[in-house]
Amino acid sequence: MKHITIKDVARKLNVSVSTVSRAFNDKYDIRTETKELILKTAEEMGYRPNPIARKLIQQRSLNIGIIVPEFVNSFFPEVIMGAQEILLEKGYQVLIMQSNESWETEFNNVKTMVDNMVDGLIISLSCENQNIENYKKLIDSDMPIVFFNRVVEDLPASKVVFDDFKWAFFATEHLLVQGHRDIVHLTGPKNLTLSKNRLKGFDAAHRKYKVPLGRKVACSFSMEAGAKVALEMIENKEVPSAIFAASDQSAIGAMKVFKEHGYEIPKDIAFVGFSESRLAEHIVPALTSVSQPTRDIGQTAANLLLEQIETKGLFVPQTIVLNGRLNVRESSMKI
Amino acid sequence: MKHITIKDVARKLNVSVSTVSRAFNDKYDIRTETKELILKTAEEMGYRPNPIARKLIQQRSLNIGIIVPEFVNSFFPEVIMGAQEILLEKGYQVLIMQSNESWETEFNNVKTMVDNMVDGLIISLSCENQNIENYKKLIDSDMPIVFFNRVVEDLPASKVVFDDFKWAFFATEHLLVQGHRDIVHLTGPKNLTLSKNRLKGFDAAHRKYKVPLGRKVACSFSMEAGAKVALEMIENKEVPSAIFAASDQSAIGAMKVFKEHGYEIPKDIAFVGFSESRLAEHIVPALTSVSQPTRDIGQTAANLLLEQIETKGLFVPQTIVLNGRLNVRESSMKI
DNA sequence: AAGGTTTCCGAAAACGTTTCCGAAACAAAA
DNA sequence: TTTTGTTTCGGAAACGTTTTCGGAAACCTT
Repeated sequence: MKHITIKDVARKLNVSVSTVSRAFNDKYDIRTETKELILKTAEEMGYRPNPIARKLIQQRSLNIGIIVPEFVNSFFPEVIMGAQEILLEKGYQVLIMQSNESWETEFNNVKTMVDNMVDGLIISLSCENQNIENYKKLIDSDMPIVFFNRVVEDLPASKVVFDDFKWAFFATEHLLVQGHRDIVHLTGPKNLTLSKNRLKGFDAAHRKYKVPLGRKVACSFSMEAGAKVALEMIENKEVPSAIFAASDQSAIGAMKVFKEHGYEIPKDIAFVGFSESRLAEHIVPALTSVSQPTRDIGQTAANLLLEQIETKGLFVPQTIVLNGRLNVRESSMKI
Repeated sequence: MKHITIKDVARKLNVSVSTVSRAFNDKYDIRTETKELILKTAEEMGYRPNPIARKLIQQRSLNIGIIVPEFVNSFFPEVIMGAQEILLEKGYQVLIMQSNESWETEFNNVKTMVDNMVDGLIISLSCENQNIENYKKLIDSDMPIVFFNRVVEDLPASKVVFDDFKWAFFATEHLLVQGHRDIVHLTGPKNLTLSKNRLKGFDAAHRKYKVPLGRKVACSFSMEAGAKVALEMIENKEVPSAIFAASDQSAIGAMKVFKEHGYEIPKDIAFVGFSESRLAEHIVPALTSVSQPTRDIGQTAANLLLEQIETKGLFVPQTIVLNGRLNVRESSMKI
C-alpha cells in the first residue's frame, strides 16, 4: 500500500501542488472555497502531509524530546507527565528516551533526537562531566534545551531545579529539633550537584544548632545500597540515632534491614528520606520525606522551553528554583 | 550555525555527492582509499548524514516506537527497558510515548510515530474497542506491530500476553486452600481482556473447590478506587474474609482503609494482589501478589517485532503467553 | 478605456539524501 | 589491435513537501 501524496490530491483536483500545500498551511493567498474543497477531498482520500518531508524543508518538527536517566521510580514519569500536559496543549508531540544512567546511551539519545529534528530538548543528566562538551556544542548551535533536576552549573542553558540545600537543611533540622545528636547522612552519587547540595544542607543545619557535623556514608540511589550500608553499621556497631538519606530508596532499604535486626523505628533509630517516593507513605512506619513538586517541575521546564523556542536566539537562560515540602511521618516522630 | 551536508563534504574533496554517499553506505563500487579519505575528512568536518533526508528516500528509520498507557507504576517502565535492551543491540533507537490512558492521545501517538516513519510499533492499549479500526488499517498497510499486556483478540497481529486466567486461578486457589470461603474480587476495568480473564480465573478456582462463586466489585487500577471500595464494604458491614484484587494498587488502597479501621491483616481479612508492584514487598504486612515477567515481556515483544520487520510480509502473527509467579507473603498467610 | 491593485494560482527551486544509469579508465582476453 | 569485462565514479532523478517568484485574471479607480 502506497502513501497518498500531495501530488495525488493535486492531480485529482486538477490544481497545482502548491495550491494543495497552501490549503493545508492556512496561507492567505488561496480562495476559501478551493481551500475547503481541497481539504475535503484530501480527507476523503486519506491524505495526510508527510512530516518527514515537511521537516526536511522547514527544519522544524513540532516534536519535543525528553531524556531521563531512568523511569522505574515514579519521579521522572511524573515530571514527564507535567511537561507533556502543557506541550500537547501547544500542539507539540513528546518523544521520550531513557539513558539507563549511562552517559553513552544518553549521548546517543541526544543524537537521535537531534537527528529527528526535535524543536527542543528537556533533559535530566545521567552523570555529570561526561557530556558537557557535547551539550555546549549543541547549545552553541542554537538548539533549545532546558535541564532539570540533575544539572551541571556551567552550562549556559535554562534549568529548573529543586532547592536541595534548603530542604536537606530543613530535613536535618527536623531531626535535630527532635533531639537527635548523632545523625548519619547517606549521600547520593558524589558527582551529582544535587548530592553535594543536600550534603551541604545537612552540614549547615548542624552548624546552626552547634552540633558536631554528622557522619556521611556514600550510598547510591537504590534500596540495595541502603541495605548494604545499614548492614555494615549494624556489624560495626556504629548505629546512629537517626539517618537522613539522600533518597527514599536508600532510606527504605536501610529501614528494612534495621527492622529485620530488631530495631524499632523511630524509637531506636529515626529516618528521613528525600524526594518522596510512592512507597513513603505506605511502608510501616511511614517515612518522613521531602517531596518535590514533580508535576510542577515538568510544567515549568516545558514552559521555559517553549519560551526559548519562540524567542529564538535572543533568549537569556534562566534558572528556576522550585519549592518542596517536608512530609513528617512516623519514621521520625519523637515518642 | 548551519548543518554540514553531504555537499559540503563532496565539494571539499572534489568528488561527487554520490561518492560520499557510497562511502557512508558501504557500497561495493567505491575504492577503499577514497572511502577512507571521505570518512576521515567527513569526521573532521563534523558531518553526520541527516536521517530525515534518509528516511524520506529510504522509507525506513531504524526507529521503533513504544506506546504505553502510563508509566508512573513500574510495570511499563520495566517492560520498556526489556524491549530497549534488545532493540538498542540491533541498532534501533527507541521512541517512547504515553497515552495517559486516553485512546485519543494514544491515537495521536500512533500517528506521530507513523509520521516519523518508525519501522515498527510496540503497543499496550489504553482502552479497547476504540481504536481497533485504526489499528486494523495500520496492520493492513503492513506496519509491523506487536501488542502486549493489554491486547484485543480480533486484531491480526503478534501479541505477548500474560496468562491472567491461570494466575488469577492460582491466586484464588491459594486463598481457598487457606480456608477462605468468602472472597471478594476487585475487578479491573471491564473492557480490558485481562480483567475478564482474571475474573474467569477467580470463578474457575471457586468451581474447582465447589465453593459458591465469590462477589465481584468493580474497581479500577488505583489506590483511590481500592480505598473507596473498602470504605463501602465497611459501612455496609459486608466485609469478606479475603480480597483478591486485580491490581496491587487497588489492593493496597483497600488494605490501608481496613488497617485504619482497626482490621488486622491477615487475621481479620486477607489480601492478594496482582501484577506485583514495587510496593508489595515493602508495605506491612507484605502483600501476596502475582508477579509478571516484565523484562521478559519487553524482550519477547521486541524480538517478535524484529522478526516481523525482517521477514516483511510473509509473517504470521504469533501470540506468546508468558508465565508468572505467585509471591506468597504475610497478607494472605494463615495464622 | 487606461492604469493600478488585489486576489489567486502555477512553475520551479529547495531541503539532504539514495540510487539508477551510464561513462571513463584500465586491464584482460581475443 | 580490437573486444570484452571490471572497477570506480559522476549526473540526475527521486523522496514529499514548502516557498519564492512571477503572471493572469479580476477588481477597482480615475
